[in-house]
Amino acid sequence: MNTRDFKHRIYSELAIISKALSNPHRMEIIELLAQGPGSVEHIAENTETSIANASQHLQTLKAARLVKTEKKGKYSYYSLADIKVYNVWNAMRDLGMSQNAEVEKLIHNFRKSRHNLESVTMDQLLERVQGGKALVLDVRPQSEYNEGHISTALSIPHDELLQHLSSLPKNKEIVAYCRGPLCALADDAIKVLNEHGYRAIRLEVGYPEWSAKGFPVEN
Amino acid sequence: MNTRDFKHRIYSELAIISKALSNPHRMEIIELLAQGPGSVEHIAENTETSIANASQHLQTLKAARLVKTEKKGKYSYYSLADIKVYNVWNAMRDLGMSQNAEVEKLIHNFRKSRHNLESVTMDQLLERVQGGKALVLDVRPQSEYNEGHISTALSIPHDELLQHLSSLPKNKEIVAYCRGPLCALADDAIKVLNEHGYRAIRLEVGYPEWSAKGFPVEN
DNA sequence: TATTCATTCAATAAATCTATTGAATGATAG
DNA sequence: CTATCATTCAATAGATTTATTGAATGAATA
Repeated sequence: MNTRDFKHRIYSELAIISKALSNPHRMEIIELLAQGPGSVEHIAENTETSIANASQHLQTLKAARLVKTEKKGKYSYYSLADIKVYNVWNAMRDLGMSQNAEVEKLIHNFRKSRHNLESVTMDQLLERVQGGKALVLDVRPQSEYNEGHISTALSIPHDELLQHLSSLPKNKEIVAYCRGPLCALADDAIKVLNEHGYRAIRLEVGYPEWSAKGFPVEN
Repeated sequence: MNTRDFKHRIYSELAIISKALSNPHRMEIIELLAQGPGSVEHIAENTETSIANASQHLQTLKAARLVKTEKKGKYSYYSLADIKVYNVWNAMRDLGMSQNAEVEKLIHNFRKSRHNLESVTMDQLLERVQGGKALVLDVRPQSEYNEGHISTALSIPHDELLQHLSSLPKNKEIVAYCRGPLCALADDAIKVLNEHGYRAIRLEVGYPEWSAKGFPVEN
């Protein structure tokens, strides 16, 4: 096999990945699944498509190995095949935001509509971390925390927050972060924290951006 | 405008980016342009397509704002619109390699076919950097170096290497790196260095991988 | 001005993608 | 066993994508 054939096959494989993502519904499904697994019905409801159409898109994603499925009883639960899938998604979002002011504005408005506009920038968080002023919470799944996290951050996965609530100090500001600016895990966490009397705010972006900027991380 | 409309527009914008990349030829063009600007003719030759076809694909990429074009005399020179485009490409390659052993093997063979298989892993380089044993060269364009680079690395852009050759020590091992495992800038650099009597080897991956792993970087 | 030549445009057929509809499957509950 | 219900399958029409062909454009050069 010559170089050209090698290349052709590599690029074809990569194009398959991209093609699987090249549809607005499927883009939305990826973001939805990045927040956790879901049934076909759940996905269809949250993306406002028909069940049959959602199923069809999910099968397209599955064929490209971007999502996996597990059957429990009557339900099929879909989830991301790998966090790398979300990394691709996030890189596209990052590109979209930089090349298109419209997208940045849309995301800003989208987050505003979730009533969670307040957030700290990476620079602000770095300052607070170095001054020991803020308690940093990583609310992503444990496995992703183990792959790398912001220095000094504690791992409290989103779905275990209530159990760990009592161990958190009320006199310190808490900054929660997750996978990126559109990821809802941190939004959910600060909502719960604020309802229980903590002072919590989210990092405006997520771990990938922090790491990419060269800010201090731990493994 | 309600939340659903916001979302729909964001995801449509992201799908446009993905769609523009969802073709093997265009994937190859992105990788080619990541090594530097090129005319339509140059791109058509290197991707083994017709001029008209290459032009058509380039216009698709341009419409999605992934590449930009500059006219000089009779020639149109295309280049990546932003390094973030290559970040997306790289994230896809990373995903493709992890989900598909075939792709990893293909890339391994592809690099072998360029006679540049020898390389150091990130862990090996970290050890050498911390021991002060290796001189690290960043051969990407200066602008990308300024965005962030491996700790202790010197910036010697690929096309300025010959001018800076005399300032490099011959008694120290040199490790060159660029944008990723498929990026040819470091391959070219170590070829030149070895031809001039230096001991040079490349990092098997590139800056994005180094940074993502949380290894020491500088800005 | 006329010629050359890199690039783009236009038209087309074959292939692929999408949403919709309604039927089929197959596991659970009664 | 039968009914229910989540999901998948199959068929289809309309839209989009692709490679190819040949013509058009327009800047440089003779």
